[in-house]
Amino acid sequence: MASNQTPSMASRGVTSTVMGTLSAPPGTRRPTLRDVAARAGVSFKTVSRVVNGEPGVSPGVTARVREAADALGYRPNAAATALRRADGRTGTLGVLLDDVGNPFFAALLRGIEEVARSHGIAVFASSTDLNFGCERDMTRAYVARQVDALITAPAEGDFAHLAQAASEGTRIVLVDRPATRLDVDVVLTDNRAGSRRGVEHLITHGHLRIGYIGRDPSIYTARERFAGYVEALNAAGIPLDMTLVRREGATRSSAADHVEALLSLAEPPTALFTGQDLITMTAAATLQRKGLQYDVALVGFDDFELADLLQPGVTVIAQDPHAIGRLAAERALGRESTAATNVVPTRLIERGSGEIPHPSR
Amino acid sequence: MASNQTPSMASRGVTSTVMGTLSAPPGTRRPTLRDVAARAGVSFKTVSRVVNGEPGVSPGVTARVREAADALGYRPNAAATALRRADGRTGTLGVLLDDVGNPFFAALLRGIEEVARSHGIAVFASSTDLNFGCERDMTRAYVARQVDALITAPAEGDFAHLAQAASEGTRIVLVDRPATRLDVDVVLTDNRAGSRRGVEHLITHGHLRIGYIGRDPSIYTARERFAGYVEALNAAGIPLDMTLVRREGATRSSAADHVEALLSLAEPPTALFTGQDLITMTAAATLQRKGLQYDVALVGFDDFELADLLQPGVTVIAQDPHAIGRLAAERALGRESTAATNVVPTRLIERGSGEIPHPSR
DNA sequence: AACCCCTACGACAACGTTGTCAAGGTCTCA
DNA sequence: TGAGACCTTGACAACGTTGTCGTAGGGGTT
Repeated sequence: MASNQTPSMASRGVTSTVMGTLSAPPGTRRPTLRDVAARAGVSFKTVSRVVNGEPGVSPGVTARVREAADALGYRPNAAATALRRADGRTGTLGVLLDDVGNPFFAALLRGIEEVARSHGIAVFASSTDLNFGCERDMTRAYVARQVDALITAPAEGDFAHLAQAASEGTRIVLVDRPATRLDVDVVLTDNRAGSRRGVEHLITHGHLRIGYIGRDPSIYTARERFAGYVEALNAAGIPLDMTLVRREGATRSSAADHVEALLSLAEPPTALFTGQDLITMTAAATLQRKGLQYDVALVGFDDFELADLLQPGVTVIAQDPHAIGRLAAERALGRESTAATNVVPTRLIERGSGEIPHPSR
Repeated sequence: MASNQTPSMASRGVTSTVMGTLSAPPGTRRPTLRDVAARAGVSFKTVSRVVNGEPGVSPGVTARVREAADALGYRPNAAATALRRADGRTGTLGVLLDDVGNPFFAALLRGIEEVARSHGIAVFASSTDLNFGCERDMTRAYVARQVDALITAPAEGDFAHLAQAASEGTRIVLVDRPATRLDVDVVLTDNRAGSRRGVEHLITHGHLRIGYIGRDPSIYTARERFAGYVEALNAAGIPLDMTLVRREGATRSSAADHVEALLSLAEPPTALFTGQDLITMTAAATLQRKGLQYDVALVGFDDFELADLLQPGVTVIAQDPHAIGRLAAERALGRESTAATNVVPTRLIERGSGEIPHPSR
């Protein structure tokens, strides 16, 4: 695995001192087309042709140029290329997500990056922390860097900066949530259908009183997931009981409080549907602490590491952030001329907690 | 454990709804210095001065230029700037990690990105999947893009591409593991000390036979962590018993096998030290499955989400990837002229599994 | 009034590349 | 043998910016 490659570049001065000062550029200018041309004895334009694989260079000259370029370690200057290219493409992609450290967005970024890499595209990544000013500034920074496309999970409300970027020719793809009045590609999880499927799963196991704990309705995905909950109840003819619904907060402590409150009702729910991973984890832990983990059914939206190690395993509606990322990158780098909304399906993963039957059964 | 995966909407697949035509660039060239100059009635050089805050422009002209720039929505072209600048800085940073989707590296990237953002630096991120060819190609791609610095978790063995990049003036910072014969900044977790601390913690609770399950010694961090285990035993005068040591594989199944094998020994260990999060999770689950989670002590290297929700909670030696990222970015963007090795300490987090005493006590 | 200096601005080259066009050579075919 | 076509190569402009230098004009000092 560790390749035994002898660095044959000592002659070129690429040796590294073992300890001491940081290798400051010792006058080692990066070689340019002209340097290669001088060494090969041709004009720099001919080198350009060889490097870009343009036709019309004789085999002999091509070989000589190749050799010179290799010897000097020539790499084209991306800035100059981007500046001069007729189509203005830079071979870069900007990605702007809530938090690249969050598992969901990290997996999404990973998906984007895979596709980009296979296209030879470099990916700028940045987090917004849902701060609108930050989102706008980073969008502009990426536009200034002439990214070929921008993939972003937009904040609610103001999409003017995206509209402007789009009007200046930057291709835009939205992920995780849509934007109103913006005719661009969107890649979304099917939140509503997934949520509905999860609640139907609980109904199938006999539950009629199903508690809902989700995030604030100001969040798009939270609205969709709650809508799926309502749809499932309606379809089964179960009346919506708002005393079973909690839609605020997403911290661990608030979620735990919601679970406690629901279970303390005079007529408590026999099952819970939770609208986000953090809430699901907390709900599972709270049920365990109360010794009810085998009595109250639980299905959560979002899969999470270790969901299968808890006892019982936690049944979830899993999103596929990796697929969302791949799809978004394909749309961003593709040549389609019409904007589309791409919906990525969810997957129900049964692990035990969601298959606990209604107690009367 | 085997999750029952029911595709919830097999019939749906990925649906796309066409919405309309993509906003193609309607001849909207991005405005340049010249456009702003024409509108303000000055030379383009004067606009350049205003935009860059250079002195020597009268207040009246400055105001007129500012107005024109705002009206046109002028953004400087980053490629042209990078091309022309004397210092050759592009305001970009390349990051090359094993997998940006992995929680450890995602947090590390997040730390880098925070610091970079505060400096107005854009971050290229890419995964290598520990593929050397991929690492070398991406390094070259970033060098071609003239990144000001490159932060990377290098593969073992061949560092010629990094040496070359450094010699051409790209600042290099290594994270998570060092490189031999390369005089550059390094930011590392104190693997050895952390591991030693964890094993000492078990020894403090009376354990003498402590099993070790870690990754292959070809991996730097695995070697260091094992060295810490050995150090702790030596310091306590406990002889090293290689029958208690398993150092291969990192998949869930192989880790489970190792736990089973250790516990089946004639004289089984009373405690386990695991050298990686995946192994720790699997060990915890395996102990639970055997009903031994309250009998065999467990300390793992690497914290993981939900370690506190298992019963008992899993005691870990936590790394701080976020801090590693921040420190690496500070070194990469800083002005220090001498290379240094920066060690980030670990933290012991007691949650229960590591505080199970030796049975005879 | 002659001198100088300072301020505010502009003209122009240069960065490293790609696009355009023309020059010179070879080949084909009449 | 000449004309035309093609192939190979080079000269040069241009991309949008920053760095260098020049210059016009105002104000101060002798």
